[in-house]
Amino acid sequence: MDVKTVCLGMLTEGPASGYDLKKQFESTFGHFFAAGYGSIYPALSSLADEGLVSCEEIPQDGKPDRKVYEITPAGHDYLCEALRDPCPCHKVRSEFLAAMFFAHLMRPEDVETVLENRLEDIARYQAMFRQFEVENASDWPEGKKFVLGFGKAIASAMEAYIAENRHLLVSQSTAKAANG
Amino acid sequence: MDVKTVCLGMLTEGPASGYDLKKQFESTFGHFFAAGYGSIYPALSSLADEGLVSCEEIPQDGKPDRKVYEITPAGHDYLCEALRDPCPCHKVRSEFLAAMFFAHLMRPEDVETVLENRLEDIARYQAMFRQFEVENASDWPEGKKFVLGFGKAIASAMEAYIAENRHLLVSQSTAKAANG
DNA sequence: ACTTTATATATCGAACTGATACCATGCATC
DNA sequence: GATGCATGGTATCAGTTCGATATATAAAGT
Repeated sequence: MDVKTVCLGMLTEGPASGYDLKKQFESTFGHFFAAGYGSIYPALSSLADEGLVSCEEIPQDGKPDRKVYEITPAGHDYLCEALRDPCPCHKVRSEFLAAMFFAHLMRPEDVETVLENRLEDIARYQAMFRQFEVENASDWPEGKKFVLGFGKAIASAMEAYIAENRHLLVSQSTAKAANG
Repeated sequence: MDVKTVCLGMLTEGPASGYDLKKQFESTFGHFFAAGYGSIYPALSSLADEGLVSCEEIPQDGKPDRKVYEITPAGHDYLCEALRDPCPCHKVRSEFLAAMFFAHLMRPEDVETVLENRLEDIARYQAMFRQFEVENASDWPEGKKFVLGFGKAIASAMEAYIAENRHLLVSQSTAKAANG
C-alpha cells in the first residue's frame, strides 16, 4: 500500500486533482499517512500511464492547467486487489521518542520544551478531530469513523501518558554533565 | 534526527558494530524507530568520515572484518547539539489504517483477517515489552523507561480501541458489492 | 506597499526501505 | 548425505519517499 494505492482510494470518492489530494493527505489522512507533492504527482502520472486513472486537463488563464483525475474500472479492480493484503503494516517513526530515549544527555529545560511542544502537537490533532466531527462525520462510511476514532484514542493515550510520566525525565538524576 | 544521529546515540552506551546496532533497531527501538542495513552501514561510514566515530577493524578468519565503532568527543558534541531540536517529530505511517479507511471496498472476511493480524502484531510488541522488563529494565536510565512505557501505553490503547470498535467495520452495511 | 494565503503544477537531491549478495559455521530436518 | 535455516558479519542497489524549492497569478490581510 504505497502512495499510489492511497491516491487511487481517494479517487473512489470522486474525481480530483493532485492539489485536492494533497489537502486530503493533510487533513483526513494527516495523522496516519502523510504525503507531499513529490510523491503525489509522480503517483498520479504513473497511475495514468497504467490506465488506472483517466486525466482531463482543464485550461485556466494564467495558472497551469488543472488536471482532474478519475478512477477507471481497471483502477477499481487494482485497488480492491491491493486492499486484500492480509498484513498491512503500521509503522511509527518518532524522533520525539528517540530524543527522550537520550534524555539523560539533554539539558532538563530542553527536555521540558520538547514535552510541551509534543503536547501542543497532540492538542492540534485533537482540535482537528473535533472539527471533523462537527462538520460531517455522521455522513461518513464506517471505515472513516473507525480511523478517526483510532486517531482520537491514540492521541488521548499519548497525552495522558506524557502528563503522568514526564516527571521521570526531569528528575535530579538527569545529566548535569550536559548542562555546562 | 536521522538514522545517523540515532546510531551515534546508541554508541554512547559503548562501542558496537553495524550488526550490533541493527539488533538494537529491532529490539529496543523497534516500536518507534526502525532502520535496516541499507541505512545503518552508510550512516556509520559517513560518521567515520566526519570524525564523529572511530573505527577499529577486527580481522576474522573466513568472515569479513568486524568493524567496531566508538563515539569520539566530537561525536558526543554533535549528538548533544542534534538533541537540542525543540520539535522532534512523531510520525505514523499506517497501511493498516489506510486499508480500514476503505473497509467498505473490502470483503468482510478480509477486514476480519486484517484486524486479527493487527491484534497479533500488537500482542508481539507487548510480549517484547514484558521481556525487556523481566530482563533488565530496573538498570535502565529514565529516558529508556519512559520510552518503553510509552510503547506499552500506546499498544494497550490500540488493542482496546480495536476490540471495542471492530464491530463497526463488519456490519451489514459493508460492501456486498465488492463481495462478488 | 508588503506579506501571507490560496490555487496549481512540477522537479530534485537526499534519505530511507526492502531485498539481495557474499561467506562461513553449526544445527536440524528430510 | 543433502538441503535448508539460523547466527554472525559486511555491503550494495533499485525503487520510494521526503522536504524544499521553483514558477505563476490573484485575492486578502497588515
